[in-house]
Amino acid sequence: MTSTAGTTIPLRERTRREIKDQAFALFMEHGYAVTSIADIAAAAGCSKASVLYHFENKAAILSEVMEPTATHMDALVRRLVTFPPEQVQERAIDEFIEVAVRYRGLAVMLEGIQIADEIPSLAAVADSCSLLPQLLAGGTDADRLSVAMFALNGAIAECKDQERDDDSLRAVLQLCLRRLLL
Amino acid sequence: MTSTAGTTIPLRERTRREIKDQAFALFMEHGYAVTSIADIAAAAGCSKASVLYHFENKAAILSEVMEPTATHMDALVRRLVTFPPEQVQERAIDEFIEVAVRYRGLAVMLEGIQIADEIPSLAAVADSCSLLPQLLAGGTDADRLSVAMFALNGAIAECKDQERDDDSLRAVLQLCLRRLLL
DNA sequence: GTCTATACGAAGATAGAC
DNA sequence: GTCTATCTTCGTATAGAC
Repeated sequence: MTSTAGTTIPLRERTRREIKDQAFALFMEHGYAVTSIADIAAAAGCSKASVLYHFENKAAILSEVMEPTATHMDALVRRLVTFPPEQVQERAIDEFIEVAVRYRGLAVMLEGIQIADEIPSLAAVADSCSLLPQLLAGGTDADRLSVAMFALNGAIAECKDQERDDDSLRAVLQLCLRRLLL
Repeated sequence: MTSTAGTTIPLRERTRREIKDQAFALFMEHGYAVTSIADIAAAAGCSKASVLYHFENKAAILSEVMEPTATHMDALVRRLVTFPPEQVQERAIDEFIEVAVRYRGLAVMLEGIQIADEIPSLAAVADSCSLLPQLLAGGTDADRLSVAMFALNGAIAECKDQERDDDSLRAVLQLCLRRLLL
């Protein structure tokens, strides 16, 4: 509610926050590409113009919505590369699965967009994610890398299945990734 | 060239054929969803109106372009279900890989579209393809089915990689599918 | 059959009133 | 800050001249 006294912070940014939250929900459910600014405005209960008053453009909404998950994914990759080589693969698999389950919505959210082209501010995250196959591969030869790519793509596709619950998703990923990679 | 005598067949349908061929090439390279009628017209050297004179709409082009591959895929599935249960899985893997390699372009061609919704004429093919996971699974329990879905999705993602040549694609698919499913 | 011109709608984004 | 109205671009599709 509108605070009756004290600091002037709370009231102002309410619609901005609402826009961001609704955009996040829509992106997660249907994907960024197919969600229009009109959709976001309707969900947030305001006009398109309002949305674009608070955010420079549609990509800016995605950038902001992605920020926490982006830094988390980035941190994961940075941490993994510090492990001794013989531990990297096992840890990469386990930690990747946790991140994948936690941010499973990103799979549908980001489908059909070229991050590097369309959302320049997320290029750095895309970069660190591109290290994942190497970390999962457990070796540098082309075959292991190919299998790792296959595993990664299979996992991402699995995350798009919105029927499956978290535990069940985790179980399949554990089973398939270990069978493929170890 | 314009035949100087005899039957009147050859000349007439030339542009129609050109439109179909160019559409096919563009769909395979960039995908149906992102290819516009204007793109097709430019590639075929005619106007948008000409394209829509020969084809009722964009979806009709896809239907026609897909027809041979669709019937082939359909035949594959129908054939597989006639095998004795203990042979189905092995044969399904091998034959699926051949079809996947041959029609690998379809993976990028069809990405981002809901066949059932957008191209009703292809619903039947989508149906028979939906039997593939069961055939690949080698069993009816939920776990095997999940792994088969994972394998299928990994394979489709692999087909989208346009760098890889056919033999290399076949090799990865053999390796990964067997490791996952057998 | 093929073209130019145009209608129509969706989407991102801007202008200006309040 | 929020709105309505408008612009622009792009895509599908149609109308009508040739």
